[in-house]
Amino acid sequence: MSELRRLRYFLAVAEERNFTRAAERLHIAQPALSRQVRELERELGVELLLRTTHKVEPTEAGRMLLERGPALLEAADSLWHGVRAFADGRMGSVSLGYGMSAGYETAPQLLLAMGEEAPGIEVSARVMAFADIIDSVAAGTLDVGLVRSAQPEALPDDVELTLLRRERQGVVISSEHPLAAAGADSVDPAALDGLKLLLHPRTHNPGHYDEIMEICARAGARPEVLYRGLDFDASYTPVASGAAVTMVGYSGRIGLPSGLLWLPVTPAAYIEVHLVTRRENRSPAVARLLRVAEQTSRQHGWLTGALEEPSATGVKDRRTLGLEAADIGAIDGAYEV
Amino acid sequence: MSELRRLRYFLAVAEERNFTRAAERLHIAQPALSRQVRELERELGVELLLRTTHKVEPTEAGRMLLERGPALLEAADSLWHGVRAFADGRMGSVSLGYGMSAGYETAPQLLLAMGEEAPGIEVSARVMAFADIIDSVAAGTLDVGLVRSAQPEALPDDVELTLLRRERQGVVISSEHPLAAAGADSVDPAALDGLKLLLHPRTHNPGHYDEIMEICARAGARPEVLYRGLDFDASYTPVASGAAVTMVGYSGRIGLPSGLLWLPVTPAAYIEVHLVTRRENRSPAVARLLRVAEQTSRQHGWLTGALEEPSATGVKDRRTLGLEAADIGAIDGAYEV
DNA sequence: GCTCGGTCATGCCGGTACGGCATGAAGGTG
DNA sequence: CACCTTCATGCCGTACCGGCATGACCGAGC
Repeated sequence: MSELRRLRYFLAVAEERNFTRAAERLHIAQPALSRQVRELERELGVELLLRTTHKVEPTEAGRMLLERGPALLEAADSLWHGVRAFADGRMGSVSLGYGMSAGYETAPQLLLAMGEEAPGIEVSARVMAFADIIDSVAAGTLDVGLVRSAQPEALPDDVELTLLRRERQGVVISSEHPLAAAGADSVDPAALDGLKLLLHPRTHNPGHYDEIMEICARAGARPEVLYRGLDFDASYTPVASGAAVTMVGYSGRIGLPSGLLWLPVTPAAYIEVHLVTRRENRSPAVARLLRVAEQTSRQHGWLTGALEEPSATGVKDRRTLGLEAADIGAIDGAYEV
Repeated sequence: MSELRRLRYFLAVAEERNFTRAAERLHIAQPALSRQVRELERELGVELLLRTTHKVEPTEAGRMLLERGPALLEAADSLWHGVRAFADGRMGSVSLGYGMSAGYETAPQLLLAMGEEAPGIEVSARVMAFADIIDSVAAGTLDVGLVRSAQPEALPDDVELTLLRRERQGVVISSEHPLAAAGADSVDPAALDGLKLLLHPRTHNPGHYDEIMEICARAGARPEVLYRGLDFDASYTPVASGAAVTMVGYSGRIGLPSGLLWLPVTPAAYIEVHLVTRRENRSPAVARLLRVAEQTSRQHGWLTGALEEPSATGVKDRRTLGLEAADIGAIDGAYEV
């Protein structure tokens, strides 16, 4: 079985019923075309065209080729375009692992954006522990990770960080808690001194643990650390009872059990959220996801942090949040769910 | 869009997951294969294979190509084979024109054989007048003609004759006719002297007319010629009434109206039946039909004429004939329908 | 009837692509 | 650490392909 070029040549001649015009259409000289068609006939062992000096018409075999040939060329074209779709990241699949902390806003927003911008890419997302994310990305079994407080110096050489979001931190407290009294719309970390602070064990994500503690230390506060499991809702029980407080990023205000408030810490403190990828795994689909993530970050102002400041008026605005970007952009201050 | 060779190469590597083995399978050297696959990737702009020195595995784009590629190759193969089928005459179409005289046995037998031997060839057969057959073949609007008593010297240069059958002539008479009396199993043409002989007008097929008259003349008979139309059955009326006799070939015994007999003339006289083709129109399908015709002729002894002699025993065997070759082969002598 | 224009085929030449051989680089194995 | 396996690269000869010039053929028009 031969190649497709000669089939294309033959089809041009058979359609035009004229070698000279077909040659022009193909942008080659007529003699070359003449020989290629002749060569095709030789290798097939069939006469495809009956030529006189003034007429060209296909034989029966030629008519069959003329009928079925275009479909073959289209099939080839379609295959080629399909493959190219992978090349430029229109198609593909990416696995994404993220911590619970990103599960309420950052990851969903990213997935929504991928659905809009790159519907051909299948993103299989799942919640994973911080250490698992890093290890899986390093091992190549996970394409992209989404983590907070990643410490570049603590990572394998071949994984790469892309800053996605700088997220203002806040405390989560019961609305009955003294810190929430008098309609306060922020909390000074100094006020956490001596309070019970609910955190994941340091081993889970040492960098994050240290950053939280540093925020307190900067204000001179030494909270008593209480360890929580990886189960978000159940872990809030001590907070809901007023026995403890916890500290999460701005996006953590979403999905809080009712009766809990998120109040930003003042002076403002930020935690960074990164995408983690492996340097070698620069598949088009992964690259596409990084581009979409960058765009999403810009659209939502995730790096400026402007939207996370208390409003200039200082009005206390308590309401329930959906995930709509417009809502989120308009909100600041304290939130009750 | 590129050619198929590289796709085949890629598929071999992707299936073997090993360049060296794939190269062996393709009967080329490994470096050549390595470069071709790389070239394919370059022209598609996609990485198709992830290579390490000890492992080769397809990327996502590669997997797509691996899934859909074989179907494309098969489609190409199928197309190629289809075209080849025309080349060797397994496929095609042939138009066949024949005179009424061939319509009872010769043409049907040939069509049956074509159905058996070359089922892929569509034979569009129709009854035509002698002159039309010759003209159409010469003009190229008819592929093959089937005629009796063709005179080579009266034909255009570019038409060709192939002898298909030598057919013993006989007279058709009413079973009440004096010539059929006393259980005669043949007729001496001399006995036709003075009788009314039903023939097509000489202009219809001059050669045939002359041959029939020559048979009579050789025996010293000068029958009175009565002209018949081209409609077979209606033309037999004068014969059925006993007013006239006619002369047809051995195969003409089939399909006689009841009450009519076919008796061979003695001494035996033969008319030749030819296939008519145009020299230029040597399409594989036509060639195939000629081969099948030659084989059919041999199987039925159409050229030896042995089966058309009265049997050695001289037994008069009157019966109705079907078209089964076995029956026909076993029959001789006189026939009544 | 002859020339003329159009069309396809052939001869020749140059460039490119392809395949083979030799060799290098990388990574797993004993 | 040496060795083997495997893929990549360099170099070279050949074959294919396309371009140009030209020839052969045929129909049209004068």
